[in-house]
Amino acid sequence: MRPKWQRMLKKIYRLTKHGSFGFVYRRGESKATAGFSLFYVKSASLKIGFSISNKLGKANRRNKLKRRMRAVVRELLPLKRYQIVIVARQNAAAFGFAQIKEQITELIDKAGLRSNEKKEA
RNA sequence: CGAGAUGGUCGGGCGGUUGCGUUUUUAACGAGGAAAGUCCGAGUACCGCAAAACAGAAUGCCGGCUAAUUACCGGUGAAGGCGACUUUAAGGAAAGUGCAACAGAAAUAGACCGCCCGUUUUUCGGGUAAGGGUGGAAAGGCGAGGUAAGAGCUCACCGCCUCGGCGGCAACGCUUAGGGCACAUGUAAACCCCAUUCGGUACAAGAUUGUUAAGGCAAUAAGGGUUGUUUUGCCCGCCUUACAGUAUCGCUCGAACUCAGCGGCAACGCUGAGUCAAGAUAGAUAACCGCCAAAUACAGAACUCGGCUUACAGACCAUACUCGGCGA
RNA sequence: GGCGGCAUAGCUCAGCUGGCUAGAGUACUCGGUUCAUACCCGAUUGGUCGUAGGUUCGAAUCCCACUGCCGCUA
Repeated sequence: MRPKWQRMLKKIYRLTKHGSFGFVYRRGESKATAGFSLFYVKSASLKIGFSISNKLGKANRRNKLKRRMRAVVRELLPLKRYQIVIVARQNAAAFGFAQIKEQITELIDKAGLRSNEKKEA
């Protein structure tokens, strides 16, 4: 039996509503690297959203980037209970998986979002 | 052997670890040939598609095919290529209007040079489109006769037009005879004419909860609607807010797909058997490894189909196909 | 998802009822003016008219297909 937090990227753990994105942008704190920006605000439960602009490429390329970002975040679990939005910046389109992993890991650490709790509280 | 022509296929596979979506949850299934562009045509849903006229838009050789089309398939003509073959918005310029710069004498109507005749010494008047020059286009072409010089003025051949015959469902082709060229050049992707077609809005349509509740305005004639305009006719109280949300349904079994047989040159149709194969909603296919000798282009479903257009690494197949070279 | 518009000199725009040399302002460069700079005056340079086909004798202009940018709608 896997612990619950490992299945975290199911639908319920995603940030869905458009308004929520706006809320995080307005109220949250932010950190950034060359490829990504991270917005986060404290919340009752953990929700993660990804944002990739039209300017980064066609649908195919954006989708791939999003999948890779999601894969990276999954490996970094568990995280603290925040609403988090990760935005891909323009030069992120050229990154390989290794670079994405490196930068997002750096961001999460910078913001101090890592959680030590191994079980859902 | 080289260079082509046409038609078609594939668009990585297998295994492993972790992970996501849907459902019938120890399991099964899970992006494309273009899913793209949104250029056409439908299904489907809603709006009272009420009638007529006008406007507007689209299409434009013939036949077939289809749920439907302007698409598609086959043919005819035209253009291009040595050829296999390819391309083709291809009705009407004898209904009318417009435009045709520059050049040229003249652009749809006449005489610059030239030629001929007369007059006469300086040229002027007349005839003439055979020759020169200009132009994209110059009064059917070319040869002979003819003539003062010329001219379809006459004749042969070619072209054009008319009538007839034969073949073809037809577009059209072949051809006898006649007309002698009149309409007199080009442009309709200029206006236009003729023929045919077209109600509007697009699944963010719309339905359900819902013949809901509250408030405001108006009170029998003003106004509004009938989705380009007008006329006639017809209909109607109107507006805001709340439940309400990103809810649920629409949402995937459909003009479906696969295989086989038959009909057809083909598009396509008919019959039989089999299959159910994404349905998300900030939006599911990823990360990594191994093997296949090496390597993966263009690219991600958003209501669904039929076509078109555009992008595309690499690999492969077919043909009584074409041209050239060499050898027997 | 649906619908519309624009693309012309380095920059901002005309020209788009097909034809004359694609033009104006500005910028750049040069010359003049001034003791010198600016203003001002004069001249020069700079365009495959977004790309690629078609119609036409002839296309920036008409038609068609792409590319990029901008806007509207829900």
